[in-house]
Amino acid sequence: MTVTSVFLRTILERGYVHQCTDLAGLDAVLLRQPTPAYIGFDCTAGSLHVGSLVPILLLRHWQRSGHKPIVLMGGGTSRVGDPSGKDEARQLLSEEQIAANMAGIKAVFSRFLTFGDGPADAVMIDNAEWLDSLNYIAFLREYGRHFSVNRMLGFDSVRLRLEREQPLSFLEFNYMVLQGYDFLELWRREGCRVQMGGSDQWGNIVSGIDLARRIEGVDLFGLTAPLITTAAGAKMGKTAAGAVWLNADRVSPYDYWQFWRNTDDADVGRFLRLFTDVPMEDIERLDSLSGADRNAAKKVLAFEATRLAHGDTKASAAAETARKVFEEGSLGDALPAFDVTAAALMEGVGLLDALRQAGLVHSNGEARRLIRGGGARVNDTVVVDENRQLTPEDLKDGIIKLSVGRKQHAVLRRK
RNA sequence: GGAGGGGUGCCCGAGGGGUUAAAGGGGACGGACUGUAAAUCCGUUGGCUGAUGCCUACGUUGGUUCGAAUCCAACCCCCUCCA
Repeated sequence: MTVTSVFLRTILERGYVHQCTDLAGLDAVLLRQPTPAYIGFDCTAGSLHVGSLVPILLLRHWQRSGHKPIVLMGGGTSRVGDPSGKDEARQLLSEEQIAANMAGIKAVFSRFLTFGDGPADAVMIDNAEWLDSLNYIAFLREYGRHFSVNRMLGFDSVRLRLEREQPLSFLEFNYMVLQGYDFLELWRREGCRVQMGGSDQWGNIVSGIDLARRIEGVDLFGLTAPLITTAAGAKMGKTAAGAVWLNADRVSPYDYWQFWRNTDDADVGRFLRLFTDVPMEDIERLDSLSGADRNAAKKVLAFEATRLAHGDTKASAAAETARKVFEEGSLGDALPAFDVTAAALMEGVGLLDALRQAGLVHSNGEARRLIRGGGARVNDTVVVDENRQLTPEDLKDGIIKLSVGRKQHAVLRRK
């Protein structure tokens, strides 16, 4: 079907849409007036990672199309735990933990959205505001009667657990009810008409729409984005080092750039559409490159994606460091670095220790194995001696380059 | 509450007194090949250690034994059926 609104046109052609409850209806609403939409975010971790990027960018497109984004922090629902897409219940989080996580997550959003009081300015709301004070019996009588257990059992989040004979506690079973109530509450408070989310949120979203129709007689809309996997079939955003976080203190802009630079050939076009603002015509051209030329497209992807998360300056620095390291075989400013005193260097610094300090390996054992396997280098020369000591003689312009494999490099500086 | 089954390394999963730091697979990392890609092949995959070795590890806590992931007891958690 054809849509007219800027928002829907954009996200459809960029591949953000998995399902929508009523595309034509939503299109009509968006054409008529600025509209609020919300996406909920768990407070189960202290930051957000690449896996949350699609929802974040959905809100960003929403705002850029002239509508109001609502970031709903799950301060209340995180105390219950969403069973969607999980085989096991999460560990229950303490209140302090949730508060700390929320603070970390908030910081991320300011890079992607503009907050304020205007009609299209983003706002952040915590659902603990209304969930914490709910009265159990009153809530059950007023809202619980509108939820059909028969129906809830059919939703994937519940059904899959049961089919796989995985445990599902009553606590988790309630998650859907609470999220449904959130939507109703946001409609009442903010006039919020739309909830978006990942495809695993479909059941939760529909619950809210049903509830609002029964209680308020209003038509709300739901829209989900596909779960993004890599061409290799893996979930996006996991690397050896762990999740690819969006804040610079957890994953440096350089590493973030590298993450995107190492995208599978088959994913480049799709990721450019989803994770950058590059115009569609340019993406088509970039996506048509084949063979080694595809690297050019990956550099654009890396730069543009890094720019969104960390800004122009950091993205440029990352790109420049990568160029020096990989194309010139030299060094760049954005490489991780650590200092060693001149005195310590005179005595000799064990390579095992140095690799560990540089964060290139986690233990001496790992460093040993690496050296045995021929994967460690000092100043680009493969090291075979596990007990190699670094001395002032290894210095080149006051630094020593340490490498693990082809891609991981760090710099030891004499202080 | 009753009966039965189960909890193993990052994940899945074998093992049922010593030869088990624990088969196999996945993932991850390293090497070769490349384009910082994919596919393929090879290697590695608990910690400390130059090597012998030591320590930690099979839900938890005790026990039996020269010796336990393996046997026993209690406890915790999960699944199935019954009430």
